[in-house]
Amino acid sequence: MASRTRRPERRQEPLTRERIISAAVELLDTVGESGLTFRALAERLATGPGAIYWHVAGKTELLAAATDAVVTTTITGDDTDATPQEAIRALALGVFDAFDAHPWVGTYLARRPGQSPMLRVFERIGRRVQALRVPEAAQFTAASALMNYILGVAGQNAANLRTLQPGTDRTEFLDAVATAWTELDPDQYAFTRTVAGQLRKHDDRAEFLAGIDLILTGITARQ
Amino acid sequence: MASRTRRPERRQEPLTRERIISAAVELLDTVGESGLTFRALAERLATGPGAIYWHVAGKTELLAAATDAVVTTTITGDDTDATPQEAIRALALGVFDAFDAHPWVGTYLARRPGQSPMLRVFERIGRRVQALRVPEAAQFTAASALMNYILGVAGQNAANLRTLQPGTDRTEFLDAVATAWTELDPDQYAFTRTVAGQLRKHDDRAEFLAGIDLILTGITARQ
DNA sequence: ACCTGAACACCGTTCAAGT
DNA sequence: ACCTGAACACCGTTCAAGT
Repeated sequence: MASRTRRPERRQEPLTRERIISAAVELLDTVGESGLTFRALAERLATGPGAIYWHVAGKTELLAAATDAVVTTTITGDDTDATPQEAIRALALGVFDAFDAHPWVGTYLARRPGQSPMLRVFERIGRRVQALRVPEAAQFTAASALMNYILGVAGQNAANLRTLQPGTDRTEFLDAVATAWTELDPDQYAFTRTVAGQLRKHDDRAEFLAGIDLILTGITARQ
Repeated sequence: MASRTRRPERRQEPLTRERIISAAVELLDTVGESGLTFRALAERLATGPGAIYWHVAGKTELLAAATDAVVTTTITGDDTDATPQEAIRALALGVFDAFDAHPWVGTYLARRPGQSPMLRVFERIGRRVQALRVPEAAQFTAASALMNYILGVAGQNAANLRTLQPGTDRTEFLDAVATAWTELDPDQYAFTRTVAGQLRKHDDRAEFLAGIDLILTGITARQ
């Protein structure tokens, strides 16, 4: 039957900072960065846009909180049995996959340097670098290079994904690019043409890991 | 004396795509990403916002064109006398410094994967990788790792810079962060505390290069 | 203490009208 | 062909007024 009261049904649960942030993450994941507006968020939370401002200072803080929320759930758990190399690879893949699932995270994480989520990643990498018996004077550089690579490249990859149409077939797309590379000017793009074939069986995740391994080799080869 | 005509003085030179783009780059450099609006751009070009749309499809295309313009001027010139390692380092530093001067470039470059500006960087790196006598099957991965590192980490660095207040003293800032690191929980942040001291004499540019060298070592150590 | 929603000062973009 | 600028449909944010 029809509702018994005149007033439209409104929110039952109280509006909390937590609920706002998780709704923001959902909006970012489903409708993207341009879809996260205070009006859309308010509608989803069955309230007015002004109410959100009582719990969150503004859009910048909202995005920072959403980013922290995602990173925090990513960085939990640490396999202490693994070799340092394996542990670093696992951590790197964790970040990579998190950026894959939430392509907006990279953008905003970069705007919070030295903040707690990045610091936790840094600490974890650093411990593994120590376990690799890297001399103390070289530890900072080694850990920095790894973290910068991880955040930077995973962020690049996420940005690439965002530009692709959601429906595009991966293989088809790579084939098209590879073909385009083959048709480049042989003088200007000699190298690119040579490796065009390798692009067809290209795997972003594997390529990402291969880069990690190159840095790890570089770190250990120094000793 | 006063002007002889009634109509206010307007633009003399014709409005061209080129003038629009270079004005956009100027606005981005001086007032930042939020300062680039069609209204501000129109005022600077002494016209109305609608006029810009006759030459440029929209804001997305405008940003892409501005990005390409900056990258194109960065990538010119190539020292053929240098060793492969030196050439790659020089190229990397060129990108790093360009991102430093135009901190917005990284953001938008990442949104144009496989497009001409990035392809030119890739080609240059690839040629040096070949010069390093990397086996053909490993060339794609080596060049990708280097390019991803360069774009990713330089982009991270630029994003970091953007978050800093323009007036902040570099040394003071690093000192403050280092001190904060020293006060972290010893259990949770054992490694970070250990390297806090090294942060004081930290140099982003040098650290960036050190990462390049680690990858280069990794690439050549494989052979 | 917490919420509401109209109102303000902006945006990007369009388009009829001008030259 | 190219430009003008008012108008449209949005934003983030504020704030007087409510409970």
